[in-house]
Amino acid sequence: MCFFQSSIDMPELPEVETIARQLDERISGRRVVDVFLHRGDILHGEPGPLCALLKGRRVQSVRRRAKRIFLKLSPRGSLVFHLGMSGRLTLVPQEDSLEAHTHLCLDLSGGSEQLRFRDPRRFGGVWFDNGGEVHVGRRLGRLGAEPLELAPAKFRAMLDRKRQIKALLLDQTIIAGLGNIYCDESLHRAGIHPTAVAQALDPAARDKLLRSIKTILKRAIKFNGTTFMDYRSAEGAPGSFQKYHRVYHREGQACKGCDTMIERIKVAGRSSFVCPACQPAA
DNA sequence: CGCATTTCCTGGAGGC
DNA sequence: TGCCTCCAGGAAATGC
Repeated sequence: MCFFQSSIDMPELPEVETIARQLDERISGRRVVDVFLHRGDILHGEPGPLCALLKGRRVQSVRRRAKRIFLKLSPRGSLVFHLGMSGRLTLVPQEDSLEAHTHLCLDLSGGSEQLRFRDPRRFGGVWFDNGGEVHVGRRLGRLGAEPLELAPAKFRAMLDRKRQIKALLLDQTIIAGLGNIYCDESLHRAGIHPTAVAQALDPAARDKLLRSIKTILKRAIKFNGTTFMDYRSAEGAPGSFQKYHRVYHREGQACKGCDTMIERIKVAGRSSFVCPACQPAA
């Protein structure tokens, strides 16, 4: 059993929700006092001198949509963060030493704290929308439905496609927010094999899958997400949902439901963890 | 258009 | 110890 231990806990919906809630609590109402962009190419969208544009604006609220974090600014505009695989968005004392690959820092009023965006692998990024015409920019495309707000009938209709169910659940233009971890956990809970063809699932199986997705996501949010290695909340703390994983990263271990050994297979180009008994292949 | 595959990037881990 | 290679993954880009 040999695992590569790096980057197996990339931020998905529950992790991003945890960060957004903490930041909303802690920085809403505070003003951007200073801006330090250490690496320009992580910034997309509206061009121009970010520092001058951001300084003096107030953070109105912090919200999550899909895996993105939106700092809604006042009087207008938003700063949008995507954490990719290795990204972190943390609020730290200004005097804390700067970690490598920290690309953007915002000094905030009302205390000597700094909001820092760090992303070693740079699969994430930052977008600035100055509040004019909506500027989507590179790598900030159309988003699918929010899984926690999704109605069963709409979800059933979404599955009328020939793709493997896991590939479909990972497609952010269809359903936005799930990544590798919560896909595998949801499919296991629903008793569906990741290679099952979506349109071959009957209505009852589709409904069960949506219920499983919602249950898993809500529970993961409650435990502040999953941390094996990299993920940290805005306060720098790890999540604890990994304790409740039933398949993810448990290759060779016994299924908690039936004692069968969990397998690791490749689906849609991703490592996938499956109980062959609970999730029979089609 | 739909779907599958490739590509980007870095650090950690294993081999020697 | 240290160099070398491989592998992880979100989602855009490319291919069929």
